[in-house]
Amino acid sequence: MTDRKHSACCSYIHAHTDIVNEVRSKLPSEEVLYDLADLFKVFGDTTRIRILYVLFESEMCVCDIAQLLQMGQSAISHQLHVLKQNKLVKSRREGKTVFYSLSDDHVRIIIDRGVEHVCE
Amino acid sequence: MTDRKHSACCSYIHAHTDIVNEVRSKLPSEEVLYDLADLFKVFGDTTRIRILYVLFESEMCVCDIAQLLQMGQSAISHQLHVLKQNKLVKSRREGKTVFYSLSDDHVRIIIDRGVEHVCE
DNA sequence: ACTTCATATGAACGCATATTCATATGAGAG
DNA sequence: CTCTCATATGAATATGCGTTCATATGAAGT
Repeated sequence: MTDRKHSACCSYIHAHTDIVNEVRSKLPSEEVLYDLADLFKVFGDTTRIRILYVLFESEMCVCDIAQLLQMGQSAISHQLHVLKQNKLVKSRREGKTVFYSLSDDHVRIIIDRGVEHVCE
Repeated sequence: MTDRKHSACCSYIHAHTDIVNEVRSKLPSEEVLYDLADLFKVFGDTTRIRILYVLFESEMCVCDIAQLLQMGQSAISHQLHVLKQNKLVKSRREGKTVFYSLSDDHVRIIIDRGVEHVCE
């Protein structure tokens, strides 16, 4: 148990080998791990969170959101693109304007859990 | 309703003014918003997510985590610091080694919600 | 077709952040 | 006190990402 590669690591393993193997086997796949991190990254930005909060109330077009949040149209459009890519919002075209709305309830649930933690 | 400041925005408001005001009033405070985004930012990194998954199984010391995840001790230590700052993990000293564990159930709940969304 | 308006998109700039390296701290053993 | 080992920390580097600016797309009206 002393023949280790990591020179910068401790010279023994505290956890039993079977526990280490069990933990390794329970780790999600690389793909799920990346998708998970990517999903949470989306929530890790105040602009996107504010957009989602706005959409909690009502579907809305790009420029209305921009005006509500006092931001440029381009910035909002870029962020809506990110949100859509991650299937958190969906869009509906009506003439020249595009209305965005939440794609499902997951969004609200995830954010509410976050609020619970933040507010202790 | 046509006297608008934002030149880059549409020349009218689709949503009724009262809805706009209602949405504005329901937006969380700047502080909560930032704390929320910061919290999700923590989950938005594969290394930190993997650390949390490891701690789902058992409390563990820094070097064990580093070895399990095949990463440097310093990197893990830095990330554990971030996790601790956000009250997602707690630590317990035993001699020279420091054991980390989850600080509460919120962590698992939030991650599980994320998995739900990712796995459709 | 041409103009206008709402939205989308690509490039660029600036800022945040994850990892590494080197080193410091802190605890136990001798 | 000194040495060793586990962990923490600061600086530096590299990579990612959000906003802005300029411009493109696409739809409706004339």
